Amino acid sequence: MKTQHTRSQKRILNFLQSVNRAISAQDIYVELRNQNQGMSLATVYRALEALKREGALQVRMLSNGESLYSCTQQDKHHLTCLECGKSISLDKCPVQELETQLHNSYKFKIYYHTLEFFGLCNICQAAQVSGNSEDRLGLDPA
Amino acid sequence: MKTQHTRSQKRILNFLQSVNRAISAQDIYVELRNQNQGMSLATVYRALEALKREGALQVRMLSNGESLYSCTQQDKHHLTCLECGKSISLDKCPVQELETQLHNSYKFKIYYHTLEFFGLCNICQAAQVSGNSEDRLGLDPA
DNA sequence: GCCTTTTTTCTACCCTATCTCAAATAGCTT
DNA sequence: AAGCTATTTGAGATAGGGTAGAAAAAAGGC
Repeated sequence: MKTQHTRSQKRILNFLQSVNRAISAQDIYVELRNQNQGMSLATVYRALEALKREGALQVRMLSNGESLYSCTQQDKHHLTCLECGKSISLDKCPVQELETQLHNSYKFKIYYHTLEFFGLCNICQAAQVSGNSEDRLGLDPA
Repeated sequence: MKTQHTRSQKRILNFLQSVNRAISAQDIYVELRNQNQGMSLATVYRALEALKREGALQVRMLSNGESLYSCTQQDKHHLTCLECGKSISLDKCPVQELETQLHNSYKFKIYYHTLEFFGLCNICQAAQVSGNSEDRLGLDPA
């Protein structure tokens, strides 16, 4: 299959490998610009779309509608609070076996999976019982 | 905690229970309007947000940025093609045990989890090997 | 029935992502 | 290296889901 990447795709791949964390398209745009490897926003999105389709990176959507991109890698999952939006990273993942089964039964070529738990973190639970609505902290998703 | 729901919240909950599938906010808006239970779009979103926070419903985001809402229910997961966007529903889920562990170790009150596999469906795999880019079919996500 | 609080509406707006199309670049062929 | 074609990129306009703010409407309490 086509394994040659465009210049933009290479830049983005390199960048993602160097930062080694999930990052938004807009942030990639800014960061590459700082490194004098800038490209237009449309190009960023196009390159990400292409890389996504060939399984070279994986995507995780936040509830605010923005997507975080990262290199395809070992299982990295999250525990996310519905109240404050804060995410905790997890290590364990019990789905490897199921993935193999799915591959066989659906003839699906699986690139990666997402697994995320939603609920209330201990802080927001406490806030709810005492005075209601301490309202959302501005915590960044990890 | 506050278990009383507003009129709008009740209408939405009822509707979601009656349809028993994941549906977008915009579609809820239209459907309720058809049933003469209409409300403004802002109200739909606000009610959904409130219900989400109390764990009365769960959310699944599509890659186009729209969210599908459904009643909190048994595990319902998906196998999604990155090329054509089509989703297959799954039954199996191996994460129940992990959920319990997380609840204990993080003191997180877990409402639900999402599990989704991404890759290429058999059709899009075939399309890639033969003539490249048969380009995306307009299949609806399930 | 009147006042206060909550809920709803309406409209304007934000932000992520996509489309369009012309300009630039890369890849071939000679 | 020059010329030609196909691919990639840039810039700005546009789409579309979702949000914010303030005024109107409805619900609750006395």
